Amino acid sequence: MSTAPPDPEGTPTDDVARKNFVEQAIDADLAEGEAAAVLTRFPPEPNGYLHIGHAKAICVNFGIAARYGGSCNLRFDDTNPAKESQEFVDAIQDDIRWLGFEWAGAPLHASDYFEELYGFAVQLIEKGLAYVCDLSAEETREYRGTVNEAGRNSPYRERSVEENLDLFTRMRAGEFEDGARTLRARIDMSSANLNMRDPVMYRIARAHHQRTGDAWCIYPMYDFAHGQSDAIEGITHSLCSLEFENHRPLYDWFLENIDGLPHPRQIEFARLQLSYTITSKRKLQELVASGSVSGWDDPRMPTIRGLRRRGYTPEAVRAFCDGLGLTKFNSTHDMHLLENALRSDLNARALRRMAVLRPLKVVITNLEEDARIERQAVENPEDEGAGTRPVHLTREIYIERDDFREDAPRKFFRLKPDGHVRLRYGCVLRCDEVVKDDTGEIVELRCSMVEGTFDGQTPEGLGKVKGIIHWVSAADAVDATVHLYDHLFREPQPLKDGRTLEDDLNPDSLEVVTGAKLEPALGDAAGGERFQFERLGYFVRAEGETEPVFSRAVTLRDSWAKLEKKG
RNA sequence: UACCCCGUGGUGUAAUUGGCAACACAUCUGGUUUUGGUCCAGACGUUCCAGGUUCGAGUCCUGGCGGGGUAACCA
Repeated sequence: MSTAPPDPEGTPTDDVARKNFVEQAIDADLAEGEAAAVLTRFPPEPNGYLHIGHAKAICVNFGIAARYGGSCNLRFDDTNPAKESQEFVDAIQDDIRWLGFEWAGAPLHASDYFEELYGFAVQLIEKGLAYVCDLSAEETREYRGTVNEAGRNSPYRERSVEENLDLFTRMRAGEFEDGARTLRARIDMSSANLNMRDPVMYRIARAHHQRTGDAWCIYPMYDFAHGQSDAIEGITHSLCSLEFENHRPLYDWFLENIDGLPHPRQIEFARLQLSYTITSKRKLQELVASGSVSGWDDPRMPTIRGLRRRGYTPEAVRAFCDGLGLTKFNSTHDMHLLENALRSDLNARALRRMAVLRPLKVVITNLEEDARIERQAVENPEDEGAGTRPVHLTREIYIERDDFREDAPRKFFRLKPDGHVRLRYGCVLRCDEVVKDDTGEIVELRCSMVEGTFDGQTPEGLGKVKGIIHWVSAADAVDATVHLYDHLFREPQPLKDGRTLEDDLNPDSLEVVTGAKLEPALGDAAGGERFQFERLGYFVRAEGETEPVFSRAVTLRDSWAKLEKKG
């Protein structure tokens, strides 16, 4: 759909061949014969729902594999059963498929390799490269030292291979309390890289694992599981985020010291940061727990499920991710990019409809009581094949309250007392009278239809009518509830400089509008169906509601709002 | 303070690996338009700083400065 036209000049400006630093590295590996086919992996921990940041990682891993004719595994990094669950395993697969990606073969799990991993650990013990340590968690931390200060060797560091083997066997057998002992790599307690100061490989934890049940009471740490899992699967390039940079020496150390394993290359890239939102799992969890949002799938959440309910298309999310670029620079992308990706996708595909959010009744006084003037409205001006639909102009219609002003500012091209405006697909209206109630609130406009103004015609002497507004026939209107969503946070960089959720949450991120008037064609829209409400934005019909409920996915660009803001 | 990584318009990415700094978004200005949408055209930079190598440096070297990451038996 968004295929770029071929460059007519044939100039070397093609953006097709432009490669990011990861692809350049892969090219080099391929050229040197370091790797044959490219195999990547997406390794989520099943302890939460996927968000827009994961979408980038998914597009990177699946995208690069596809570009090299390779494939991408889905592997759950399920080494911490206390925090993980099957619920997330299922949800993650669902979200990846929704995005439009399919992994190679069955979904894989680090837990599939627990037995093999255990064997690797035994091998390292036999080589004198791992030992059982009796230090408590707190002591381990103390012994590790700090960034400025070298660590100290554990008093258990010099245990014999036999003793270590015996102890490790008994750890597995469940002879010791949780946390009583660990298996640690024997590397260098004075390393400048804290990750190399005899990192823990296994801890004792009696937690029920969603796949292995109670078969194990010791679980491998990320560092000991991840690289070896990559190697077992024959991953060629293990792409991860920047915070694992300091782990790469350890990743490499395990692979070098375990016999017979291929050596995948870990390459780190910057994770996605988006303005006006957050992608910290913990903070998102907080939003859900505090009731600031209705759940992980609240349409304001940056989760895949949230975006989905918000009305985002997978195509838009992918287009957004593909436009990000891939670097090691810690940057924050503009939320506009995500929104524009959706606008551009839906502009091309969404059918247009008229809907009035805050209705103001207009009586067209020179129209008969039972008049029904049929007009053909264009379904989508970007897609001629979409055709037209009928709309009916009647004596009573609704227009948007915002489209009338008693004291209209300069450049306000809409309706004002004694002013003219064109009804979309209809005639020009003249505002003759403003009807108010006792409190002074405008309850009705009495207007007259100007003869000879259908089909864009303007009779002599009327002058150019610049304003065009949408409307809905009162006789045909379908009532609806509309959810107007805005950014969840009011700050471009939420939670910066110690600010809290309460400080930065946008109090107006959701406005529920009842009594909106929809054109009848919208009444039987299916759940999940998306439309452009003309002049308002893109909306999606909510699922699982019997009465019509629509959610605003994103507004249209609004140059009038911008103008007015400037004053 | 130790180690690792990163500094190119407002934001984010390019620059054929040493040869006229390009693209997208944002912003502003115009044009088209029965959506103040879409579309089209134009405007907006001494590549963090200082030295050095070179005919030539965003790119290489040295030294600063600035930002991020790292001290879970989390991933």
